[in-house]
Amino acid sequence: MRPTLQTVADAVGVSRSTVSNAYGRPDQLSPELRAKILEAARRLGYSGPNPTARSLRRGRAGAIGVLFTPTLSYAFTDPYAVEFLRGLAETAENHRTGLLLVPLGADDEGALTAVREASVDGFCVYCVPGWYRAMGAALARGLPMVNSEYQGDLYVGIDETAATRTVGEHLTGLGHRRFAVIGNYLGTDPATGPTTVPAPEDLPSFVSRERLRGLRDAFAAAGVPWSDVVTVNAATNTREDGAAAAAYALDRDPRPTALLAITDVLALGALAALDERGLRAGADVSVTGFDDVPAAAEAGLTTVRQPAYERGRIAGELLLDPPDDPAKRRVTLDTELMVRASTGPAPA
Amino acid sequence: MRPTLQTVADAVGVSRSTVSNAYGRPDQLSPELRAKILEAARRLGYSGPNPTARSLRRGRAGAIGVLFTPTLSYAFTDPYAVEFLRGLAETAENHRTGLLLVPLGADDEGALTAVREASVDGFCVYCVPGWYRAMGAALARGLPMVNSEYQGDLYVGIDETAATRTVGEHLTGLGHRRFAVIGNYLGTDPATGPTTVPAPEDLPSFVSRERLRGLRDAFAAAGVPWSDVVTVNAATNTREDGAAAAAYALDRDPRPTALLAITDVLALGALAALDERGLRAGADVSVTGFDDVPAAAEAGLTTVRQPAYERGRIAGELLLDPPDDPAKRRVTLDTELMVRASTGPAPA
DNA sequence: CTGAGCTACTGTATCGATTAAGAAAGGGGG
DNA sequence: CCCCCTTTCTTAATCGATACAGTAGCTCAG
Repeated sequence: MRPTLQTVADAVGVSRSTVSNAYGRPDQLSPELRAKILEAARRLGYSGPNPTARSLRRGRAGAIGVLFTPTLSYAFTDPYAVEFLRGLAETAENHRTGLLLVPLGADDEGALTAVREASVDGFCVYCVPGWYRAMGAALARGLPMVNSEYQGDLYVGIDETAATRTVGEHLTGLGHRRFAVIGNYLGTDPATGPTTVPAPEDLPSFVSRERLRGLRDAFAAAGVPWSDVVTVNAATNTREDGAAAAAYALDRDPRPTALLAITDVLALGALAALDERGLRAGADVSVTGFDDVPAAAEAGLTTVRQPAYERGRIAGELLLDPPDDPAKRRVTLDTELMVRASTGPAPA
Repeated sequence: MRPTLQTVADAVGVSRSTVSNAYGRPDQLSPELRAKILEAARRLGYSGPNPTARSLRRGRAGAIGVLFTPTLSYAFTDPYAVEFLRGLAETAENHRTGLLLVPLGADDEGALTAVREASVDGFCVYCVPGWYRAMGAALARGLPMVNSEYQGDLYVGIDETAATRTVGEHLTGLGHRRFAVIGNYLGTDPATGPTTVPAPEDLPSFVSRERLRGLRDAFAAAGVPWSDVVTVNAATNTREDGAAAAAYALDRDPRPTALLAITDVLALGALAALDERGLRAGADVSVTGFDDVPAAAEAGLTTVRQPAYERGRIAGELLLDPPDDPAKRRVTLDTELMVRASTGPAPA
């Protein structure tokens, strides 16, 4: 049997509490006794108080839970997510707090129990669609929770609509009028292909909804009705699906003069699709993304920069050291339109 | 006060055990009573059994601890580490197990307590120097542990020495005789700059030791004694320090004809340093890396491919579902020399 | 009519610690 | 010489659940 506090206490001939104090409150006992206890502990192979028992008694887990969909491993394929995690990890580390990556898995049911079984002091939700039942379960835990979408007490995010509006205005300003939008979580069909989005407001995904609203507003201001805009869904946020979605748009007649992707990863796929057809980005067809991941700059992609690292860092700060002032518990970060070579005047 | 099992039990008028069973063993009570209990729970705002208490009683934490140095956030800047994590996360998720990123922090003392306080069922150690006292603490916990360096019961790694030997042989085969090695954790001084490594065997860092041994062997086979090889330390595994370290080597007279970096990230920095000096990689100076991160292929860097994702995946498998056969608990993965444009014949 | 076997619960010990309150011993001031 | 305070350790309650050994009531074979 593994040794416990009691084992050590018996060996030394003191009470359990004294051994506990030897670890947690060195000032509560004489240095000699403490040394004796630690020595006995080592001899017995006791490696310190059981963390779980300590957590239970103390009422804090010492970790915050990170919620990602669709799968945990996906998080590591998305460069934006990785930057976010880096910021979060930095804050957590400064507060000597762990980060528990919660295994939501692909199915909603499993996610539900995963959220309920997570030993954490708070949740940081990243890109989990609001309709997941797991979100309700997380909320029900009654723990502090930062979500960039659901606007709870703690919040850090950007003005998604305003950000994409600048993208739309940039393109209408360049004379573009025939648009295709490549998105994610559009419609109910999770496949890659053309879909119909009657109105952005109806979309269940927060990010898609807000970003498409910005585009629609910009298009409308230039006299382009939303019904003229081609919308294509990408099943997953990968270059492959981005390329496939772009292909649908590019093969239409008349061909759109601008492809607006909802993320950089999709946009990079769109650039590949252009390449494949011998089309020049920024000349024949303009392409835009969102996020400004490192690869975007290299590819000369026009996109919206949002501060991923900063966002993660602040999310952590809000969870671990929330400001007293309620107003300061809701942070909106600035975004910036990065104009690069992938956009240019609409071809005549 | 937050509701507990007892709260719900009292409200419904049943025993605590029955409420517990309603959650954990639905077959132990009638569906009607179960429904009544769950209903009462919802009414009272009880969100299910406390995960920490459950962990304590059950004796398992439902998470594996991930140990990274120097800091947790660093892990997210290293593309190789991210791929490793992706593999690990995938396995963990399949086993419905969480991943606890342990906040080791920069100082050894803090790392020690972080390791002791982690509520986990096992450890996966990635790139933590063996001399860290935290490693001893992790070992002392007596939990399953996968480490690519310390060769314990569970192990997944590569033959580091053989891998770098192929790099060395590749370069000697191209006629190179003047080498500079850019490494990490060489010598005791953590600064970027030239160091002396009398013999690779003396290095405390496992990876550095093994990789340098391979190089030395290859050089020796071509008649180049280790003492003729320039070694430069990079303080951190970043492009910046890689470039700085390369600068020291390139400014020597006679200039080395080949720069061998111990990681791709350092090698990419070295390429930048070449660029800055108007030197052509593969013509004026050959450069090699290690890992084969995505950026290496783009940069045309000759390097050793090691399967990062696979390594993470297997590490998880070993922890969560260890094979009965002890021989199968030690996995050595294959590596492959990827020859690209950054290496070429030694200039005359 | 008895008792074996089943279902549906209850009672109690236990997981491994922390912590507040209490007690014994020693020291110093009045 | 007595009382109070400090230091050092102990006692006992508690954190929130799970698991196993009952037990009551019911059905049904012999």
